[in-house]
Amino acid sequence: MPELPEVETTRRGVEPWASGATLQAVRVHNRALRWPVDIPGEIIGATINRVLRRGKYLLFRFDQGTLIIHLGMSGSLRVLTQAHPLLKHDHVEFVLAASEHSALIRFNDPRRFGCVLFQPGDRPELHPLLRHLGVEPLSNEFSGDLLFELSRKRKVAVKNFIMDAKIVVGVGNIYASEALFMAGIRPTVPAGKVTRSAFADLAASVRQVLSDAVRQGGTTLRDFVGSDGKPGYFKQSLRVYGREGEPCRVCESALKGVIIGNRSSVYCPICQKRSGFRKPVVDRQSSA
DNA sequence: CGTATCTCCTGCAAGC
DNA sequence: TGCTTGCAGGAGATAC
Repeated sequence: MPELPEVETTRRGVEPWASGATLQAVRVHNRALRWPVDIPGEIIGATINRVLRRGKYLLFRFDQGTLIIHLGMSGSLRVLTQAHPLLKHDHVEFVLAASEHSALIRFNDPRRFGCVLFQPGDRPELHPLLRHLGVEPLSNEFSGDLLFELSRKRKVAVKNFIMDAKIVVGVGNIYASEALFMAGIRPTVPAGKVTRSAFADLAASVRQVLSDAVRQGGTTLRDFVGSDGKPGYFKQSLRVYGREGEPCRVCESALKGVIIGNRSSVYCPICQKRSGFRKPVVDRQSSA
């Protein structure tokens, strides 16, 4: 499930091939993604200046505008340098040409929750999908204090709160569950009840779990592959996600499953009791 | 504005 | 074996 680490892994894989290359051609095999694929003719033959990421969105910058790609929950971009049969859910192909190397980028998305859209001009952040996004969790703007200020009087569960892209981007079910475990916070606690010090630990845990996952190429549960077609290796590091009923890796009690905001969640009933001051479960200095 | 619920889609696993 | 059912989930849409 592409969350920030998987999207960043994809960006890093694609960027060396795409940056500075010209977009020779685009082949759309299925326009019916979450929204109809929108690729204007004006970028055919144009140069890709950079490949950036904003939250879970990949941004291909051209002089003419920005191609905005979201991987949904089952999407992937693969870089191919030699002939390879078209797979069932390969919906869009980007033919790239550069002086040193040429490549084909294929967008595959079985569940078709992803999108390929275009924002003209040089302000991609003004696109309706991007303009209300919150801070980047790996930036300096992200902090426990920010979470604390934005959450006062909020009744939503703290887990939903940190998965809200208007607050902070890139944190989905997997990493929200993991970060809450590391910080020792009960995911069901109303966000407005979480103390400043607990949020400080949560922000640090979010940062830690995301950067660890990026380092390991993301988490592959079923669908996700990096641009080289290889899975990510963070699954083996998961402490709670997908481990309902299994023993907690810290205290060995059975992990508990609960539905929060229509999403399955797993937490340790012993280690995660906290909304206020208490020692975090995982020492972030020595984890990783 | 905040909150909860519904929705899109396909593949896989579980149950019968 | 082969069916049906339920679940996975990012995030916009919708209702209140």
